[in-house]
Amino acid sequence: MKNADAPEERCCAPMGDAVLSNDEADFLAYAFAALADPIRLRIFSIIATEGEVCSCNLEGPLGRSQPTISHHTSKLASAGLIIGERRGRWMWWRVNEARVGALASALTLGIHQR
Amino acid sequence: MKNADAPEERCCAPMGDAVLSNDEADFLAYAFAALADPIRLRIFSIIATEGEVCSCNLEGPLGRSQPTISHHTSKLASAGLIIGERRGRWMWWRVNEARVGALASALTLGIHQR
DNA sequence: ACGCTATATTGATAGTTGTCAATATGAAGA
DNA sequence: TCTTCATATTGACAACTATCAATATAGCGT
Repeated sequence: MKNADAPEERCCAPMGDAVLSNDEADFLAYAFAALADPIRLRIFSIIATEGEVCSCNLEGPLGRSQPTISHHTSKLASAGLIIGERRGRWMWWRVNEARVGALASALTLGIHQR
Repeated sequence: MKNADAPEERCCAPMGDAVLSNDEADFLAYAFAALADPIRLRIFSIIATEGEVCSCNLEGPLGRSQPTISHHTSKLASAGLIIGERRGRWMWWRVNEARVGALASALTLGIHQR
């Protein structure tokens, strides 16, 4: 099935499909998925405005349990959007400017290319 | 339960939680969720590079069924990232530059504020 | 009106994810 | 070492999502 013969010269050019590789798409999708949750966006926003925030200051304002906050911060971190540093008992988070900037410019430039 | 009394003046400032409203967070999360899928990213990338693409030219290169492509394009469209226009039998898609630009700058500026 | 073709919708299913209670880990102080 | 506190992990469950086959809708040409 599919349409192995569908798009001939029908409406537009055949278009080289070397636009965005599978790996690049997976990589970017993973980062955007980290931003695809309201609670994580608010966490990110708080960290961005405060500069540095420890986890204990996130549970209260966001109204989520401690395990849930931990889950979200680690998801943002594993996507490279924030960076965590343990200082004593506390976990401090800051934004990974470089990574976020790269993501944003990928967006404006149409996703593809670095 | 929760921690109604947890973050006193413990590690950092109490932080006004007027950072990102629930509604704004939902709105932005919805847009990022549209970008949180590899197939949709490749669709977006193709549209961005080609300028205008009709749906029939997406099924082939992406190796997904017609209903699946339709599902993805409508998800991107309902997030405002692409704009569709029916011309005869064909559906033409183009990038919503304004919306994408706004998303990208929200990212670099730390999500919050417009 | 009829058939052909491009796109949309429906229904079903497997996989993923946000959430919390319970529990574990790890760091600091006595 | 024992206790306390901040964070991480586990297990379970409800909600959501990507996918396709089947079917419906809609535009064009004859």
